[in-house]
Parts: sequence; structure tokens; C-alpha cells
Amino acid sequence: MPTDKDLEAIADLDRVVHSPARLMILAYLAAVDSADFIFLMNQVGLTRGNLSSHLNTLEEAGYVDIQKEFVDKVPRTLIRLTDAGRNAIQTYREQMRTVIDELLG
Amino acid sequence: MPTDKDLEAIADLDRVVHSPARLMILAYLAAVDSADFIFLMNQVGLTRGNLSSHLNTLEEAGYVDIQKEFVDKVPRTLIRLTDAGRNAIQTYREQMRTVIDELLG
DNA sequence: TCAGACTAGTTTGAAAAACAAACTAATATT
DNA sequence: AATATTAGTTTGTTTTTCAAACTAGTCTGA
Repeated sequence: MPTDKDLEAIADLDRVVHSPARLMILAYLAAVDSADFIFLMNQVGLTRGNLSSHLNTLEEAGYVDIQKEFVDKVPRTLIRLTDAGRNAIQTYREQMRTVIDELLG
Repeated sequence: MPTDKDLEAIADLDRVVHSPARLMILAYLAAVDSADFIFLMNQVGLTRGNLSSHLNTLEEAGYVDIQKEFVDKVPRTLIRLTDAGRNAIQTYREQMRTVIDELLG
């Protein structure tokens, strides 16, 4: 029987990370460290508009750092995981592991 | 670097289970097997309206079975996990374990 | 050189999900 | 018989997600 504290682990899950679309983005960035917009879009299968707004949410949370530069006159957006983002992922992993091991076990 | 198939594991997560509010309900039911409405409400900390609609979603997905009976003239709603619900939790656990182990590791 | 097409995003508006306040219906209390 | 309580449901608001339409600039060829 789960205790209050157990269920709190679920209630406390970071919603910014928990959203599947953003979880995919973060999973990708955790592996490659930095990626450009278009490549990320193709990898995670989101539309441009959708990716744009999720990146905004992640940037506002301080989890990614977005740099715009021009390469051969073509704008390029580089997305990089911040330390805070890496920490958020780590925390999420630990909480989620507890959830699936203890609560749903 | 995550493959398409890896990221698909996230995209394929069962949204009915993934929602934190419902994850709490399911975590609770997985442990106790059946619970009444009010007790569940207190345990998971949702309002009645909120719990009612989440239970509806779970019932429509076939994950819980809801029985209404009268105990001393007072209505009592009993919520019980179905086999499909148990399977859904199990599938979710396995997928989520893959995600946090492989993708976010 | 200017019309059409492409690239790389952002903004906006619609659809869906989550939440809580107000409502319903019955019993219990004084 | 008015008021309160219990156990939910319905409804309406807020938030989140998503994608279509828009912006801004580049390239291509007639």
C-alpha cells in the first residue's frame, strides 16, 4: 500500500520533463549534447511549430540553451542541454525509477 | 545516440497511464486492488470532480471496473483494477524502464 | 530582375486534457 | 420542515498540446 510520500513522488514529477514530446527532445539531447533544430525535428518527429514551442518551454525552464547563428547565410539554431537540464533529467530518472519499481511493482 | 525505435518507445507511452493523476490512481489500485471513491480521493489528493473524470477516462480505457452499491443506504463506489488495467501498468513499466535506463542514462 | 520555390523558424488559433466550482440527489439532524 | 452532510456528476474555466498560417530571408531560372 503506497504511502503519502510514495504518491507524492508522482505528484512531484517535473511536468516540464514528463511531457512525452519534451522527454523525447531531452532524451535526444542527453545523448548528443547539442543538435540543430531541423535535425532534432526529424529525429523526434514533431512539426516545426510544435518543436518551437516545446523548446521555448524548455528554455524558460532553463533546461536548454538556444544559440542562433548563420552558417553560409542560412540561419541555424543550436540547442544544447544546460547543467540544470541535465540535473532535471537525473532527478526525473530517479523519481520515475522509484515509481515504477515501488509503486507499480 | 537514440535510434528511431528508442524514441518511439516514448512516443508510444500509453497516455492514459502516463498522466500523473491517473498514475497515482493506478499505483494505488495496483497495491490494494480495490478502493472506494472517498478513500481514493483522500489518498491521491484529487478533488471529487477531478477524480470522477479521471476514473471515467480509466473506465473508458477498460482499465478499471466501477461498481456502485449501497451500504446502509449510503452510496458507495468501488473501483477495481481490471486485467487490462494490470496489463497496461505492466507494459507502461517496461517501456518506462527502457526509457529511463537507455535513453536518459 | 522578379516570380516562384525553398529554408528555418515563430506566432496564432484550434483541439484536447486537467482541474475545480457549482449542481444533483439522497440521507441524517435538530 | 429547514439545514447539513455524503457521494458523486456536470459544467465551465484554465492550461497544455499541436499544427496551420505567417515571417523573413535565400536561391534559382526565365
